[in-house]
Amino acid sequence: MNITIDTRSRIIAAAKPRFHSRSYANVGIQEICEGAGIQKGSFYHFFPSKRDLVMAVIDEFADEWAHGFVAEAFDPALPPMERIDYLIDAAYFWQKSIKQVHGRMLGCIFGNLTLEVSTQDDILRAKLLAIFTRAKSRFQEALDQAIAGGDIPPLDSALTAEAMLAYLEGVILLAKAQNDPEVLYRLGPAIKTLRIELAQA
Amino acid sequence: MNITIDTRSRIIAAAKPRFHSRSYANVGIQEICEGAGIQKGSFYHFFPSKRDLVMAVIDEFADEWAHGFVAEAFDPALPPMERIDYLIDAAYFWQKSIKQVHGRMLGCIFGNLTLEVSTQDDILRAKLLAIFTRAKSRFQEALDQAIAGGDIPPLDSALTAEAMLAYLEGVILLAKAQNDPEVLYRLGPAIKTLRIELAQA
DNA sequence: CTTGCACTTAACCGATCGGTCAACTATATT
DNA sequence: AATATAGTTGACCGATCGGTTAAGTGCAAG
Repeated sequence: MNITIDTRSRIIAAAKPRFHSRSYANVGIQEICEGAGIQKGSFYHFFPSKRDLVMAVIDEFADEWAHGFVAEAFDPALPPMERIDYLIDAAYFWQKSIKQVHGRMLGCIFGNLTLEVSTQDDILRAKLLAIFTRAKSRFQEALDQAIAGGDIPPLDSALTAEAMLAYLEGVILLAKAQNDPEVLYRLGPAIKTLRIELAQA
Repeated sequence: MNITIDTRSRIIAAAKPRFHSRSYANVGIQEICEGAGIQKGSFYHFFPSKRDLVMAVIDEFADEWAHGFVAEAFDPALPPMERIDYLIDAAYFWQKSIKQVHGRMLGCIFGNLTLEVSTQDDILRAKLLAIFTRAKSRFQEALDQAIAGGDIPPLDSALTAEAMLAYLEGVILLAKAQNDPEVLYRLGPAIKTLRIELAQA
């Protein structure tokens, strides 16, 4: 059973850093196959198309985040607003370590792919949107608990959570434009100043 | 003199909507030549490379913005903080009208290109960064004047301006992920809640 | 009337694109 | 031992990629 799984995961492992550091269109199947040490026919045994591969890559990144930084940051044991600080910190250190190794700020693969493909492929767009929707829920939970605990004044947690997610993506975008993770360090903490009030009844 | 200029600007005119609505890698020279009704050799008479074309396209978009919405929004006659409202409004209506015509939220071409190419081409990255830097200055001027006029409490106008720009780009990204300009309408106004305090002396 | 230059045409370059295919190997089942 | 099936190989597909080139065309200056 393991050979099969191994090949498939080697394909994904070869694809992940390439899609992250370049772009969807700029990475070819052939290069991925070379990276994985397999032949093209073998690739298409496991993935019906390039799009299916990138979907699997998206899932892998999402799992990696969900079980790594995000799980740590949104730890229920932490005070709610500190979770948001933690997430910003984690994003900063992650991007910084990538730059140290790779020499480049690679940014957020979900944001990267969203801007590249979402006008051309609604299935990919839906997949990426689902990732963002889940991320937003994490912010919203933290905000709701912060409000319930009296840590912050009441606000529209759904919209504010979405605004915070947008801000995070935007900060990563600007950091990538400057190839400098320190942008995240300077701008990130201001995420907690974002507020969208509850609409009047 | 006009034939030459006409051909060059027809190339740019054919390229602009294509780069905006798809991506840099996904639009080929051949397609642009067909769109402009010329031959490939003619293209390379005016542009040494595809990259030079996209630089010209970036300039065109930048000029269009600078002399259009941005000039209106950052009108010195407007109260400083209202300029920011105006810009958000303008971005919203622009994206909305694009979607009505094109059926898609295309987002910000500067953001799109930044995430696609900035790890692969430092010259393009520098060009895009210069656009962002100019945009940040507009925000900062408005903030400085708002502070001077007592409209808002003092803050770090350089960092807050950058944060606002990041937020705008992030909101457009999320709107594109949802293919829905209304996201801009809902989240946009919260840009004014962003604050980064002055560092202690 | 000629020379020169800006511009255009259309064929062409090697490389790569995403994807297919038939033949082959290895393993597990009967 | 025979069969079925999962996985693999490597050649191949037509299309397109960014870019080049040689041969023209048309106009303007001398």
